[in-house]
Amino acid sequence: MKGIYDKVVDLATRRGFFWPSSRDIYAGAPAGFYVYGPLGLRMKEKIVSLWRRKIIIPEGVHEIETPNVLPLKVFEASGHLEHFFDKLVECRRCHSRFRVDKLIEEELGITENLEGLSDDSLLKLIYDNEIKCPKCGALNWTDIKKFNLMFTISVGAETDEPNAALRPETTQGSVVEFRKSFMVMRGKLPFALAQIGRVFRNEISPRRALIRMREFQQLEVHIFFDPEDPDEVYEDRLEPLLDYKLRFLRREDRETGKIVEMTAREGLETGYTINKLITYWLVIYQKFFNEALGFPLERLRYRELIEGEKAHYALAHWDLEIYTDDLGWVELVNNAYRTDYDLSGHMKVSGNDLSVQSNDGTRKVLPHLYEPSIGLDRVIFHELMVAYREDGERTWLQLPRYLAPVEVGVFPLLRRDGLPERAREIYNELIEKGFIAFYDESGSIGRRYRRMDEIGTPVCVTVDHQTLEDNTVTMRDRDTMKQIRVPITRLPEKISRFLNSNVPIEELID
RNA sequence: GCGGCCGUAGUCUAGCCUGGACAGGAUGCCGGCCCUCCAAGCCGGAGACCCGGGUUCAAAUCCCGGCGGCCGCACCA
Repeated sequence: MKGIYDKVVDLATRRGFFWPSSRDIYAGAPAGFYVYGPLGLRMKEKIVSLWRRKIIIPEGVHEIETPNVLPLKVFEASGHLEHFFDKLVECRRCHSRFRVDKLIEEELGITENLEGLSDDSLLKLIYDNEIKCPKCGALNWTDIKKFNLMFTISVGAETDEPNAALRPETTQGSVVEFRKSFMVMRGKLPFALAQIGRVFRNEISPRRALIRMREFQQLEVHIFFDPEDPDEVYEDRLEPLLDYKLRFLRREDRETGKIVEMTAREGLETGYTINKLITYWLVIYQKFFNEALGFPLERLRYRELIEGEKAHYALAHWDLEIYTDDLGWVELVNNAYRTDYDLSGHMKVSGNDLSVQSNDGTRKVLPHLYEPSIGLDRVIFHELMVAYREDGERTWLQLPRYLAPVEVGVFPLLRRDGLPERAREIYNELIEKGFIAFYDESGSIGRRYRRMDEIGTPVCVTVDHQTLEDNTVTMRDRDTMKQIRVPITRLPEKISRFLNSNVPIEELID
């Protein structure tokens, strides 16, 4: 018996949501790169536009777009270079891996900087001091291997040495452009930027379809705020949400896996969620994933990261995770309080002052950064996982109606008696009204319904003989297979109401 | 990147051990027939041995290497 995961991957490939890049033609294409087919791309666009409509615009966030390629200097400042080029050795006996500098520092108790040393001197240090594998006690190390998790490139004709890299996160673009954006938009703190962008990580082992890729897409918001006054603006916005229950896996519940429900108020009062700004964003992201993207609350949690798991820049860090039986808990959103780590790094490396004026004009402020970062591809994959249904008879995707890549199927019941012509007219009308419609007259009517079910099309309109007599058509619901009959003139209005709500189809009857 | 298992049409699979003729089937897909509402039936069609090298008169089959997939470890900034 195959799991849902395999079925979703099959369905996605078969019906054109996504598939691995280049494989059909060039064997041996590297893993971790995916093509979005027409259906997947449309879903992606719908999710992006939902995020814009529900988060970016109402929250007054300024969306910008920065290049994928940035100079290495940027990543020196951000700390990525240091953390991306870890030097590791592996124990030949038990295959455990260790960072060379950590190993030496811990075993010899020295704290001096080992960064300047060559690989040979580091190895010599290990063998001279007979540093054994902390796990199995063997003294049999591999050569030092470098982990280069960024894609570095050489920009310009005369350069051989890498001088730039594909960005591993969109954040640095926003940080580097923060001050400029703040100025041109006549900003006040807190000041929020957003980016939709592709990012690149040379993962050691890309796996699980869209879950771990080497090129993927992030939807990030970067909120720069005055650490001495983070709450002013958020006081009012948070007020009506204070009783909203956030779901946390706290660090102390890690062992038991117990999820604690904590109202926004409790989070604030106990200091767990730090300040109003962060609390507010935790609330609206949980709400967005639950209410807009349609993930059930019981499948969602904020997992508090502990030391060692947290990114090098983060003071506090929660992953918004989703649960499926096949994949367990998977991170969808990385919510990090990065303090002024990034801005001060860029100040140091570039020598430029990146601080701005406080709102009352009395202080210079180096803002802190809070960043919720959505892994878009994982969201799409989980929409499919959570929506997948089968009952032995039928396979269908119970997607939120407004996220379905095809919104309405239009069919003639039979391919004669003028039914196809009438159906095409209706199809054209719906297209003109802005619906994503799909016309199909091949095979039997049942087969066409099933095909639409399989890609999650919420409603199908069928033209039959009665249509020719009284200008009514049937509307058929994907989830219940129930049908109602409506006048063609009312069709756009009915479909629109159906797509943008959860009402049962029967309620559309006048 | 390490270890284990694995790689035949979109998907599932027969053949591989024991080398031999156009690689067989199911489903899906495309065209047609039939058809008054949920993958019916009939006719026709396109579609595959992961890649490279080796052994051999002959390789889907045996050997080596690479790539990819799953699981575990590590990694996930």
